[in-house]
Parts: sequence; structure tokens; C-alpha cells
Amino acid sequence: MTYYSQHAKVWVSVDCIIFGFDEGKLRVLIGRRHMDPGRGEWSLYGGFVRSDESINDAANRVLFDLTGLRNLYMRQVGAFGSVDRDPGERVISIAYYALINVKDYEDELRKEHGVEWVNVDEIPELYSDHNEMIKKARKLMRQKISSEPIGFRLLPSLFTLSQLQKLYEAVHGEDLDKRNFRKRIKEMDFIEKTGLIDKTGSKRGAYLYRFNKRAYNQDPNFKL
Amino acid sequence: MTYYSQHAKVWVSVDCIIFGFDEGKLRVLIGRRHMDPGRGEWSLYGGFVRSDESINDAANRVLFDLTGLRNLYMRQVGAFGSVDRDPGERVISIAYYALINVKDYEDELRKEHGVEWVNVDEIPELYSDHNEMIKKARKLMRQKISSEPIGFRLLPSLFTLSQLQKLYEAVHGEDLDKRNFRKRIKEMDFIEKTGLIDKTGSKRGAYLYRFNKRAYNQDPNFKL
DNA sequence: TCAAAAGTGTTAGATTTACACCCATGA
DNA sequence: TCATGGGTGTAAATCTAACACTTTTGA
Repeated sequence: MTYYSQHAKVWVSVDCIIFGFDEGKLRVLIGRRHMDPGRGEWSLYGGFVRSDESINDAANRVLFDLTGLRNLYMRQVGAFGSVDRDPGERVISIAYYALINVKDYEDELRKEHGVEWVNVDEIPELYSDHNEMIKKARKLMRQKISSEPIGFRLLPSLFTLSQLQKLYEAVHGEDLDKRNFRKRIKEMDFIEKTGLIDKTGSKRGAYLYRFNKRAYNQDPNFKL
Repeated sequence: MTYYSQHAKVWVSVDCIIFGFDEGKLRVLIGRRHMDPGRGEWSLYGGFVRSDESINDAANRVLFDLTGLRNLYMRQVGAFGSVDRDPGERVISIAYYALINVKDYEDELRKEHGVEWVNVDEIPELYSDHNEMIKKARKLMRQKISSEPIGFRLLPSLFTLSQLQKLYEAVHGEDLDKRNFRKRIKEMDFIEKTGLIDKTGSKRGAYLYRFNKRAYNQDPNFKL
């Protein structure tokens, strides 16, 4: 009998809070549970951690399984471990949030998994402690997006300044002053204006910008 | 066979980063491991999560076991789950940091457990991923202590402004301007000057202050 | 008497905020 | 022609950072 074997083992799962940004709103992917307990309840997408993969690998696997996308921006939210958090068995779950550009996600695949984009401000009651997970994920994401240029992961590689501003407004839950916002953007040389115009959002058209990661690494000063 | 039982279970432990402040330095409790694998290596103090306790309860139990103290300020750092992080078996560990006033910790009890206060800037190589845990704990604690009045948990209930300043300097790793620091303290009405003088730190003596939690809850504006 | 820590305000500079109008275009 | 979103600068207010001397007292 080893030192370890006198202790109990438990199931460990990962649950993913997948953020997207569409039509000016911050959204999260949720779906109806396909299994008992809690069959039919709204839930985050998750899966069990296998014995031969790290918890990060597990989260990446679950994300890939759901979205078909790899190398998503992903951060751990934390471990959730009330004894009775899962009505079936003792399961400790580690929550992760990820950011995706909704247009990168094939709608067919989304439907196959039966998940939907729901406005983060209109999330129904979810299975287990998933509402709590989302709350903490939002808080962490909000902090992170203000000090690191991760917001671009929620946008197409080319975006207008109005889109970028709306994204930050959605994340922070408050309107921003257009001129002050653009003034700050202009100071960040790694947010580059292209010669391209996007005319889908207005008649006049707006310049498209891009995030230059290389330039950011040269001079990583970000604050929004 | 339930839905759960087709998946593997793993051991889950908690590891505690216990911060203290003494002689102007931020310190952490570490000790030599008493068991294999890794016997004799420097390590954080931890324990396995039992099947009938939440992970928070497990952390509190481990903290109480080591220090004899309850109701410590404690926050989760995150889950660490590389497959081979523990050389013996697959163990996922959830790190917590806690703040204690070193004078509340009986030195006898500390010695019984064979743990020592080590300057956070002089931490030796630790077992497994414990150095990484401390690094992340410091970062989270630094963020937290700037926006919430948790620093008082590292000080006696009566403290001088010089002690408080030294604490913040130790946490942030940089010197602060004495007058600017005191100006900010004066604006926080919940940091109350008592009529008492502490003469242990200087010949002249310094006023002792106390944190008034009730007053803070009335007007929770904290920034340091 | 002097070394050592306690205590105390002002000012320049930097940052942040508030704010309003013209432009280009498609419908 | 007009409704819609795109684009632009300035000034006041606030916040931050820099800075030096006097006080008290035990050794």
C-alpha cells in the first residue's frame, strides 16, 4: 500500500466558458445536457479529465471537440469542488474560459452539438454551479482584456474601431467615449490601420484595422 | 455502469502557500517532505482532498492542521494538473494562498511540523511544481492586496503606518513615498488612528492604527 | 548630542474626462 | 435629401509623483 492509496480518488472534469462576440453582444456557448443527472438542463460544455492528459490538454480537447478549433486563447478560471456540486457523484471541476471569433465556428458543427450563443446578460439557470463559473470567468476575462490584447481573439483579423469599441463596451458593461477611445488606440502602434474599408457597417464605410502581434511584442504597452 | 464510471478517477490534493510578514519581509512557510517520493525536498504543506469535504474545506483543514488557526484569509490560486507533476502518481493539486499574522502562529507548533518561514525572494527549489504555485500565488495576492484591505491579515490588529508601508513595499517589491502613502491612508477613514503609541520600533514612538472592518463595509473604497 | 524613525504640504506634470460638429454615402 | 455611422481636437479637472525639513527620545 503506497502513501497515495490510503486516500480517495475523485472524478475531475473540465467545463468551458466559451466567449464570443456577435451583433454587439458578448455571448457564451451553452447547451442542453444529454445525460443524467440533469438531462435537459442548460449547461456549459465539458468533459472528464483522462488519466493520461494534463488538465490543460483536457480543456483543449474539449474545446476542439466542440468547435473544431485549436490554439484558442484559453485561461483557467479555477477549481470548483463542493461535495454535492454534481448531483450524481463527487466530481471536482476545473473551469476554463476561451475566446473565439464566432465566424470561425462552423454553424453546422455548433448545431450538431446542440449548443447556442447566449447573451452573457441573459443566461438562464444552469446545471450545477455553472452560473458561478461564468460569473468568475467574466470577472477574470474583464480584468485580462484591460491589460492584455486578447480582445482581438473575439474579432475577425480585420475589424473596425467601432467594432472594437463595442466589444470593450460589452465586456465592461458601460459605454465609452468615442474620441477618447480612438485617442488611446492611436497611441498603440501595434493596432494598425489598413487601407481597406468595411462597408457592411455603414454607408460611408470604416477603415479596417489589424492587431500586429509582432509589433506588440516589441513594445507591449496595452491599456483599455 | 453509470455515465461516470467509464471515466478514470484521480487523486486531488491541496497545497497551501502561507504568507507571513516579519522583520520587514514577506515570507512563506515551507518544509522538508516527510514521505516518498521527494522525501527531504523542500515543499509546500498540503494534503489530499477527502471524498466528504469540499476543496475549500480541505484547504481549511490543512491550514488548521499546520497552524492551529481557523478563519484565515484564504483564496484559491488554481488547479495544477500536468500528468507528471507528481513523480509518484497522477495527482491534481489545487493551490491556495493564506495570510497569517506570524505572531498568531505558535512557534512550537511550527517546529513540530518542521516548517520554516522563508523570505519569498529567497525560496529554494521546491518539490514538483510548487515554485510555480508560489509565483502565481504572489501575483494574485499582489493584485488583491491593492484593491482590498487584506493586508491587515498579515499584521497585528494594532500596527504603525511604517509597518503598513513596509508591508506594501515588500509585497510590491518597490519603495513607496512616505508622504504620498500616508496621504492615501488618511483618506481611508476605516484605517483608524488609536491613541496608543508603539515604542518598539523607534525612540520617539509611533501611533498605532487599526483596521475597522465595520467602517470599511460602510464605505469600501480601498486603493494602495 | 546625535542617530534613527515619526511625522507633515505643496507644486508640476501627467492623465483622464467631458464635450460637438462635419463627412461620406446609400436608400 | 436625409438618416446613419465614421471620423476628428481642445480644455478643465483630477490624479500622481517628486520632493525636505522638523520632531522626539533613548543611548
